[in-house]
Amino acid sequence: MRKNNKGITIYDIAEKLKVSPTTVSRALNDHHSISKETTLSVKKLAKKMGYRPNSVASNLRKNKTNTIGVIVPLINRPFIAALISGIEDTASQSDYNVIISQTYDSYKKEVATAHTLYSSRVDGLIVSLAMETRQYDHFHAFLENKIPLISVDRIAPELETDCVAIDNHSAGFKATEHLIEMGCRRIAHLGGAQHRNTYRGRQQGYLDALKKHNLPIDERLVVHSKLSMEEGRESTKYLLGLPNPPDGIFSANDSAAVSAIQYAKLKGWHIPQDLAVIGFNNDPISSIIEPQLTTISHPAHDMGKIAAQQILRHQEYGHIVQSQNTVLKTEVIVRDSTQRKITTSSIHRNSA
Amino acid sequence: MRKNNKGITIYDIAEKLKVSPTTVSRALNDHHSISKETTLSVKKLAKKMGYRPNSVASNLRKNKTNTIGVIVPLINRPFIAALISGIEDTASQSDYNVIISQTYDSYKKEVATAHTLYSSRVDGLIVSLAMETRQYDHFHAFLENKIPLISVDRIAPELETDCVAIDNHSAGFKATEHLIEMGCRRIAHLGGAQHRNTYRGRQQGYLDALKKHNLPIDERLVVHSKLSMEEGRESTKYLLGLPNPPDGIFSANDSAAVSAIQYAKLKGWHIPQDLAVIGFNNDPISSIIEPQLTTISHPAHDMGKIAAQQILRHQEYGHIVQSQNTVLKTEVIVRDSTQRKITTSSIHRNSA
DNA sequence: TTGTACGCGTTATCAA
DNA sequence: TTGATAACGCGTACAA
Repeated sequence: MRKNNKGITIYDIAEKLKVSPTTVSRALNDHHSISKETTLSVKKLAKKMGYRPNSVASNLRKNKTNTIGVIVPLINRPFIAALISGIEDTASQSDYNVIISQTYDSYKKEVATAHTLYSSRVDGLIVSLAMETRQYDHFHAFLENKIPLISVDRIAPELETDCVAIDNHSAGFKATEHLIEMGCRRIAHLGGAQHRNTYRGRQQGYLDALKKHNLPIDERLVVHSKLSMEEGRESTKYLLGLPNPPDGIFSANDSAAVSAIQYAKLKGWHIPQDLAVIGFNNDPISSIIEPQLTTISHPAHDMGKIAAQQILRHQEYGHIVQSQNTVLKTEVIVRDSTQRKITTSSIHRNSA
Repeated sequence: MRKNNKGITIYDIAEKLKVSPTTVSRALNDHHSISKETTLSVKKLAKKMGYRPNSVASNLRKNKTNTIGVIVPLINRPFIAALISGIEDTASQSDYNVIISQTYDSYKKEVATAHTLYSSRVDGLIVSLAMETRQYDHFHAFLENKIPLISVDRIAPELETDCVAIDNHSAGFKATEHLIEMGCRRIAHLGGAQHRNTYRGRQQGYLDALKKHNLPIDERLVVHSKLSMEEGRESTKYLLGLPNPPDGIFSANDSAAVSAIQYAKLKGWHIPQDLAVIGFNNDPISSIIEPQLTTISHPAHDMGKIAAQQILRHQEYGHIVQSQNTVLKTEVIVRDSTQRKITTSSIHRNSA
């Protein structure tokens, strides 16, 4: 019976019940100081009147929003969607909301989004950096005010936060070594921009694996792009057209790897006999392509869960929580695109 | 210089500048009544002091959160991820936040989520219904309080909201008719639960196409499941084991269609000669499988954009806005899995 | 053009 | 066990 019929508040309940709003508030939150009868009657009336708590008011008063902000490059990618799903799982279990936004790899949009989310007073922020981003001032407000900030997957040493990521170097190393074990001696790499940790790590792993096995490093075999399907195809076209083409490709993602297979097959190459291919991420397409793509597992869903848990722990224990970097395990998922019988494939173009 | 160093408020700025908080508030919002000099000096100091507007307070005062709530079954699906991406695009352009939550097709979780989002006072809600959901009381609060509620894709007549969806019947009809045009005479259907409009519509379209072309309806050729890869495989195993197996399959999604192809090939069937297969959704896997899968386009990203736009229009024009149902076009994307003879039909061939 | 005073709905503090 | 009061930070009707 207050001004508008729109929102029933604790005052409305208090009035009808002839108690104070304080009591109503406490009853609704199961505060121990309120008698069972009062609590019960408050809840009963609240339900009857269709009362809906107003989180906005509560958030303001408590200076806490129970909300996690998430900034990612692009939602519509298998890896990112799984990441978000993991975050949402954990968050919703603890009654946290999740606000998402995508940057499309634009620095400008990342800055704007970070500001918006700060204004929204999210209780924590999970970020996977945009490709373009090379400075990190837009996150300072979070750091200064001790709002937990977690970088996932695409991280940066300049941004001093807790991180959840994989060991890209080790993964790239394992991928390359796998090809070597399968008999490849001239291994190409489809890589991404080197200022992002993910692609840089994978490429370094690739190079180090070659070194370890005393294989020559040929710069012509390293191709950088955004690793789209189209670019994967173009890169492969270039590689296979070389006077001395590779006998194996390690691609830093599955899209490019899949299109590499498609192009190579089109041109009559046999996979994996003539060309072994290994991808990265274990996207759904990797197990559909023929031959099925050997790839590196990427625990995106777990990553999301862990990142969210880390934020929740900060909430729970305040800032006693140790800063913490989580490095998740990856593994080579061996499928047909690299499974060549060493005996059959010993027809090498060049012997080192 | 107020109590804590944590939050700088308009009061802090006002104090330093010896103006009233009102003036600061107005200056920051570019209110016309404030002189340019004042506005400038306020903004300058605000920046210098590292002021960050508190949306929570603003939201409470304005009774508006600039937030769209989104409820979907499961984020980590190509179709849903694209939908969310579309919503976020449109929302962020108008400075709206997007809160997402997934139900895992559980009615219970949908109810809880709806309540949470109502408490968060989202300015609008976009829902794709959980599989389990058969009653809709949990959305009443939105309807009663004139909070725009849009159903997308999975909609229900019992829930009287604006809708954005495709014409599932027409799509199912076209898919089936395409198989018939390709010479199939015994067409099976991999369908989903019939109480959800999407799968029901597709199946009805299938049945009506058969009727139109005077093909017999054989109930043994209609298999219901959740259309996972595993179930697609099992269903196909059953179908191909029938004494009189089908020569075409219309699957209500791409996952099941892809696994149908995989299983059939494994058993020595030739696609499309022995068995033509058409899927639904145009997921990435559909253009990777061999032969590439003919499927139905599903404008998920556009759906998201349109749904968000509809909410924004409600915000802008109040409740003058007409209730509105949007039905998006779908088309048959013809690929190799159904190309059993050269067709001169007007259907456009597409391999993207 | 600027300021005063109040309210948004809730919760924390202190007193009873 | 309950209540009165203030406060969270901002926006706005009204007054100056």
